[in-house]
Amino acid sequence: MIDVRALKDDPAYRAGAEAKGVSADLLDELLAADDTRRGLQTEVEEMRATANASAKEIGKAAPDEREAKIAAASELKAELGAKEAVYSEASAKVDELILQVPNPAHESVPTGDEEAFEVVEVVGGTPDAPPLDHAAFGEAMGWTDNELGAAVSGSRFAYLKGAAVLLELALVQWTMQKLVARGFTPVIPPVLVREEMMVDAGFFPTDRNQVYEVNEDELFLVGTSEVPLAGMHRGDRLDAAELPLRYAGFSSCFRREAGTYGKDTRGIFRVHQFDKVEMFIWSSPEKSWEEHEMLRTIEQEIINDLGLPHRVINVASGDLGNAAAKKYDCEVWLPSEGRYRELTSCSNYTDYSARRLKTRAKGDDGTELVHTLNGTACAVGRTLLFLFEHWQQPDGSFVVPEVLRPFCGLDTIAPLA
RNA sequence: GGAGAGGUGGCCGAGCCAGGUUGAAGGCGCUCCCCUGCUAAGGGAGUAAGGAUGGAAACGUUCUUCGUGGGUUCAAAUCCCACCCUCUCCGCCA
Repeated sequence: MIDVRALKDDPAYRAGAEAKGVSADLLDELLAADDTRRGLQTEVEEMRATANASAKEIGKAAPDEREAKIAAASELKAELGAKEAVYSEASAKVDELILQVPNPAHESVPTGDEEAFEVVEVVGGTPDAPPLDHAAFGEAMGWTDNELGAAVSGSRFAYLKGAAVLLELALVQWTMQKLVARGFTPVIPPVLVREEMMVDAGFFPTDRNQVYEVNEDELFLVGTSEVPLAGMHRGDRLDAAELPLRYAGFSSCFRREAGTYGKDTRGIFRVHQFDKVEMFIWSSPEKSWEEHEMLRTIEQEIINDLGLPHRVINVASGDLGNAAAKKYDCEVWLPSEGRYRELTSCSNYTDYSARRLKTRAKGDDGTELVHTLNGTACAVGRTLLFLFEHWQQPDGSFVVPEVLRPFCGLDTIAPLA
């Protein structure tokens, strides 16, 4: 949820919203609606003050005066009820409009649509495709089985088998240890959450069609542990001195991938279920941009340690999504496709999400909303697939990246006979 | 799944059955002041959050909030309904 006051008073804030493609008309309409609402609020509150006062008087009044006073108060109440109806209508209007306004883009974000991104850094080259692409290699090694997945659960489900499972778990354990060393608290959160949590985390109503629902219990499978991590301090008033709070969540993630028919159908690039280590930070407003850079640094370090050539882009305003004020995508070179594909990303939501979550921090300068940030430490399945292409050898064997060896007890894996 | 108890301010805890001077007794904690050679003990004062509004500010006015959302009433922590959560016992279970 945006800050209407800032929208009114801060031209830069408003410009950031417009950079995201919000029409000036919508913003003006919102400001007007908010004005109307506040005016009505004052009126309603004045009437309530009168009503409250007369109710108190009745309590103190002599028995013979009561009848008359109650009658008068009754009349007041009817008037108040009518005014309240008008007010709540005006309120609903504001709510409806405010939800349509995304978090304004930060000034350092390039303005424009998807293509307008800015390349921040390029690391490593753009090697040629190996003999087998990631999907074929996974199958050839007996590591992935999409056919079996489809038979048991449907398309976009896969089995992961053999050494790939050890690699998967090694990736998880390795990233977790790295994050713990950086002050993150490891968390395995619930993956089924209530509707209200989805709403507060900002995924509903916009992304509702991407989410699996367990009807019987009115629970929803999370598409990312960002959701339950955001729930950890919902409604809390934190101590500003203990910020930033950094959490590293590990969970399976579930996505319906509605509307992606025919896209990325090979292998495990885009599947309904995958594991992910996610970073989530509650930061003071003053430090959030530093934290954002730190998230990017960690993501690049992980990618570099795995020997993956990549680039980082500063995502353009029109492609940011609702909540992010700024987002970096780390895109790894996928040789078989001859292009960079997204592996991880990190966003600063500033106070957009915290406003709905009602997470504030109390410090010497009073209480203020915190900033929330999130980033992918390791999207495990997708990471594996990049490794399949980059660490596949001409003889069909697979070399395990150095950093993972202590975690899986493997170094070179021979092809199946 | 069955039976019962309960959710009140930073924390503990009264109030609820008999609705009104209770935004909430009392205690703990915290802040400031006094006393004290230091510490301990003691005395005094203060101490919920969020919103709107006035003010440069200090601060003032007002609304909302006693798990959440509705309802009854001139008036709800207190009565009614629904939901959420916690605890105890029984059953079941990785």
